[in-house]
Amino acid sequence: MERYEPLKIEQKWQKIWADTEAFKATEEKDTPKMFIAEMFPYPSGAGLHVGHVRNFTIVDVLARFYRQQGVNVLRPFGYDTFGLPAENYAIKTGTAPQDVTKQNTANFRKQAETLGYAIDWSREINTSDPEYYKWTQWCFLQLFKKGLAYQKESYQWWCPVDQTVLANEQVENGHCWRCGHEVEKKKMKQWFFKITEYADELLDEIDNLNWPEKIKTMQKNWIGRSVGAEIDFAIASGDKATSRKITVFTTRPDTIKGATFLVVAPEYQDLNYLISDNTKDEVMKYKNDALKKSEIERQENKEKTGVFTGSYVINPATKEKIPVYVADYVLAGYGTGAIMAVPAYDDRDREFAEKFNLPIVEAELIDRDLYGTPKTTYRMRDWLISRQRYWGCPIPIAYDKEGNPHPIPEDQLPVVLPDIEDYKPDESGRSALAKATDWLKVKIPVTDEKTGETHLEEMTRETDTLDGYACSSWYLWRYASPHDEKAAWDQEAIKYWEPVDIYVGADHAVAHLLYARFWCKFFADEGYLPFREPITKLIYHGYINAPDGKKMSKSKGNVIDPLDVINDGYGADTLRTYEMFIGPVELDAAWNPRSVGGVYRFLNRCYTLCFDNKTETDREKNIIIRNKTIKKVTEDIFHYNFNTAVSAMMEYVNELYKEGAAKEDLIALAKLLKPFAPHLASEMLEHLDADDEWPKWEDKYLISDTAELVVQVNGKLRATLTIDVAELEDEKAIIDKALDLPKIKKYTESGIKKTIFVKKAKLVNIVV
RNA sequence: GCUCGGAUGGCGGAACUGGUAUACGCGUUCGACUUAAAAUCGAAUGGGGAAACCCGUGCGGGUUCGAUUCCCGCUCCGAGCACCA
Repeated sequence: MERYEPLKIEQKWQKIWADTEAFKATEEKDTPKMFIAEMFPYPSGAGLHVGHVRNFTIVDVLARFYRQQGVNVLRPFGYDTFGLPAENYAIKTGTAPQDVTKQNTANFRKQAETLGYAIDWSREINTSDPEYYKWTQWCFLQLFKKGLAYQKESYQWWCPVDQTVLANEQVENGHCWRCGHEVEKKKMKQWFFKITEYADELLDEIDNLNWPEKIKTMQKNWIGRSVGAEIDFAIASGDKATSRKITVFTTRPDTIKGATFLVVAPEYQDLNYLISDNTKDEVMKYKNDALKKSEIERQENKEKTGVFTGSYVINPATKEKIPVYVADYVLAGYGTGAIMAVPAYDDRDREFAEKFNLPIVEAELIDRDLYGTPKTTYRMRDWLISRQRYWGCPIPIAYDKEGNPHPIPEDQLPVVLPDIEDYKPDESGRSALAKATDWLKVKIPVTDEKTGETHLEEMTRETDTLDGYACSSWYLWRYASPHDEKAAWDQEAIKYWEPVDIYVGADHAVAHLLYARFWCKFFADEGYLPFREPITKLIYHGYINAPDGKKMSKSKGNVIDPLDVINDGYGADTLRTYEMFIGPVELDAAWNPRSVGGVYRFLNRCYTLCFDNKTETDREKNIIIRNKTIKKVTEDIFHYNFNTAVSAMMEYVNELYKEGAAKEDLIALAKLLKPFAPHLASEMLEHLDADDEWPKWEDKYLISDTAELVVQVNGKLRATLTIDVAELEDEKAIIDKALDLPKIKKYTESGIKKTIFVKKAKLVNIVV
């Protein structure tokens, strides 16, 4: 008898698939298509982990499932390679990030092939490849042209000793993580994408998405639309209003009569105007202290603080003179950075009023529109995209002598990231690109407004690079025509393949998934995309934790390496099937080495049934269980219930093991198994001389002649009764038969109140 | 604090629009094969009880002939957001 040797079988089929380019996808106008993809990975040096395997296998099961049904499936693969980890590694080791990336992507591909994924490898893409980021830059320029990529002064963490911007995470208790000096908040010019332009559509379209509710809610909260009003409060001189004013945003303009003071944020732009000689020192001290505090510190200390500015304003509803305070519980980045405080209706304002002995007035509510102009604000801010880092996509911009930004002409793209020796950011506060002196100089054509003549002007390149989320905002469209040299994406290919039908991932609930939606709407408006939502169905799967239920981490030493599982002899098919069997797709699951063995035993039984089947049979009963199994597995995969699909196959195999299997039974088994365990299933189908076309069930084979009737007394199971299916048509006869059972008779001695017969459930309930 | 999920045997989990709770897998126990072990195969397995039967889906109520499922009120766990006016 032959033994199941997974590694031998898997190598054989992987070679066949590679040699025949078995999963290459081409547009076929008359065939239905399905585009299925995972969130492409960052290829770290550690290679695939079990979380990747879960992610990729979900995609693969679906891709193979639809392929077996004759659907034209696109299942591409790519790598999100720009980013901090590669740069930090480069700084530490002196190895170029380009080289590290090359090694890691090659390793990832090799490992993905070891798992037998049905990938169209001709469509491999990589965000740090100039052929790719050329088009990321093109996308940037389209946004720039429409004013949706813009520069803005905004407050950043700044270390005066190192003269560099720091990320929030690089500031420890108000001090620079490098030199220990106190940091300041400093206004700096940064690049932004104007995602707020699409806030309404991004929010309103969420309800129509076939996405998990959890993700939809998170996006709604993130965008955070507030409908309210802006109201002007005139600054008072003596008891008279002046022409200067403070504009506040409120969602409760109807409470304005209860507004007994105003509060502005420490960063409020007109703060200088509000202070007087005797409050100046105190206010400036408060402001500087607030700027030094990290966001975390501000939030930790919920005790209200603030100082009186020295100014008063006139409440337009009551005409009363009310004081203006500065306090850090008001945020500069939201609304107008100023609020009217209504302590009678707002808990935070009440807390402040109580601490500073300000009046709390239970005033009447008035018409919302009386004193303000309607205004909608969003919690979502514009997307800050500039990074002072080397290993990212260069921003295709150059500056003239006055510091005005000019786009790099599209025919000069890509702006190639130059090779440099030292990747470290330095005290200039600019990325290491600032040191590439030759690269920095560029000649840009400029048209003279008066003469209309064009001349070349020497300019200096932007040294910031793009946030990696920019690279991943459009990659799904690149898959449609990954090697197109004329456009970011080919219109015909896009029209056929996109949008993505099923997208699978476990991260980036808000950022990536919101940015991709934003770009989609923008490029649809520009006429480059024939749809406004990039992802039709989203599967957001759970994490795989260590056997102890904790997160896997190197430091805890509890990491399961998927390649070890394969090489220990279980093979890729067991690993894949186990990760689908591990639990409901959306839930976290703990790795259980013993359960891996259970799945291996199942596949082993499949193999034995097929290759050592001595008890060939044509039992009538098998037709029913075969049809039932086909139906169950098919419907489960349609509903992404992979765990119960595997259970159903296990039940089927257990039955065949007991009762014997006909060839038809085995062919059906192999076909159903193929999405999960493609190597073994291919081996079985070859042996059985069958194709892999997805099997169909017939409803007429789902019904047997006899049925088990459930007999309840007061809703409790008391007996079962085997009856002929035809008997279900005669309610009276069924009930009589049930009442006649000796087990039931003893309950009915004191009389029967009523009887209930449920045909669909094959159930009789006797109420006594 | 707010929002969204969860809670079912020793464990992971099944259960269609209310209808036999615990499918499937793990573990455990017993048996077969073997000199022995592993592997494999078979049987049993929610708790209590000799049995009849009773109790069982986080807790307390409710609706119903019948509730893991629907309604009301809690507890605990997880995730996200967090002074957004």
